[in-house]
Amino acid sequence: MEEIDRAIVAALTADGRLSYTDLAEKVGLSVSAVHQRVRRLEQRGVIRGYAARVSFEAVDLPLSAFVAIRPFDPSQPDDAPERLAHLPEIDSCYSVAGEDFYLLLVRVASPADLERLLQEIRTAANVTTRTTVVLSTPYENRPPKINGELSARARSRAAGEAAGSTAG
Amino acid sequence: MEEIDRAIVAALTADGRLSYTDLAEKVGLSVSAVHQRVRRLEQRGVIRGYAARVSFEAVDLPLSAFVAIRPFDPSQPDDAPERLAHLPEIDSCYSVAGEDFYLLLVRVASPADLERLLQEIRTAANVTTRTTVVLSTPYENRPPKINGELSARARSRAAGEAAGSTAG
DNA sequence: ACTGAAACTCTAGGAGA
DNA sequence: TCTCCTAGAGTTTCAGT
Repeated sequence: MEEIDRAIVAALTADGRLSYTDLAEKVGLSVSAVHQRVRRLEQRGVIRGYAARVSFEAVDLPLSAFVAIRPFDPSQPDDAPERLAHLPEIDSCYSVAGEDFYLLLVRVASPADLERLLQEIRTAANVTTRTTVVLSTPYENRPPKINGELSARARSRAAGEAAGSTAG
Repeated sequence: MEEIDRAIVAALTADGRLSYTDLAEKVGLSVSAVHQRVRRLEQRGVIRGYAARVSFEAVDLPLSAFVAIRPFDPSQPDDAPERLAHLPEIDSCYSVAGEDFYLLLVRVASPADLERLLQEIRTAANVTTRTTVVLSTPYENRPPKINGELSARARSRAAGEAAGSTAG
């Protein structure tokens, strides 16, 4: 992936609804060429999708928290992410190094809902929880700075993340 | 905000590039009506923008980490978020309850870059850091479940988050 | 606040270099 | 892989209810 693809991805992370026309102007190519490149970036899994960013306050989920989890019994098979995937309050699930096994980011409407959620998490995944409440969010999900020649290493990683049947 | 607006927001968090035509079909209104509602949701700050989701591996930022920070001198004015905002490696900044002051989510290309970033964070904000490396990400930034009557409380919260001059 | 219609812009894909 | 081109879809606005 070179300069123009990076510019396209950068522009789309900042504004996911940019038209191909605007994008083409930005990167100095024809509309069709940009369109083709975006399709390939999507197919290769570099672009994984598009989403509206919402105010969690506005959709009545004003309480966020980080929930670190650890199995009750560390010898049991560890499938917490799958066991928890059905809970829509869980925004993100990270497998982490350190004392905890996973770190979850959750969004709820109230402390009472957080309490209920924690109980569900503990029983569904057979884990203990340690919760850190978010008081405010100065910024979140900022667009990444996209730079650096994209190595063959990074390209194969990208391909690996996409469907296995994409042409090089 | 009532049912139709919630359906619109839910649809757009799942697919930020949905056309007004598709959206209209989904919620059972005319294209114009949906268009109008989306504009109002954007103006009120319920929808804060749109973004492409990228594979961080593919854009050569394969290493994510959580960095908990705490001031060296807790009596100093606490303006860490502003002091750190210029660092593009910082994806998100959360003010948290508990022993730490802030929790940062960062994305870098390599352990060496993480080391450099931590030094920058420490000197820029005069803080100590405690870092938890992310080993893998089973899921991230899932669309929230949007439900519940949106109360007057939630509406004023949404308005407060948007520009102050929006009509009710 | 929604519908319907008209003018315009964008998208999507084929042909050719 | 790019540019040019064209048909069809989608967007945007306005008048009307």
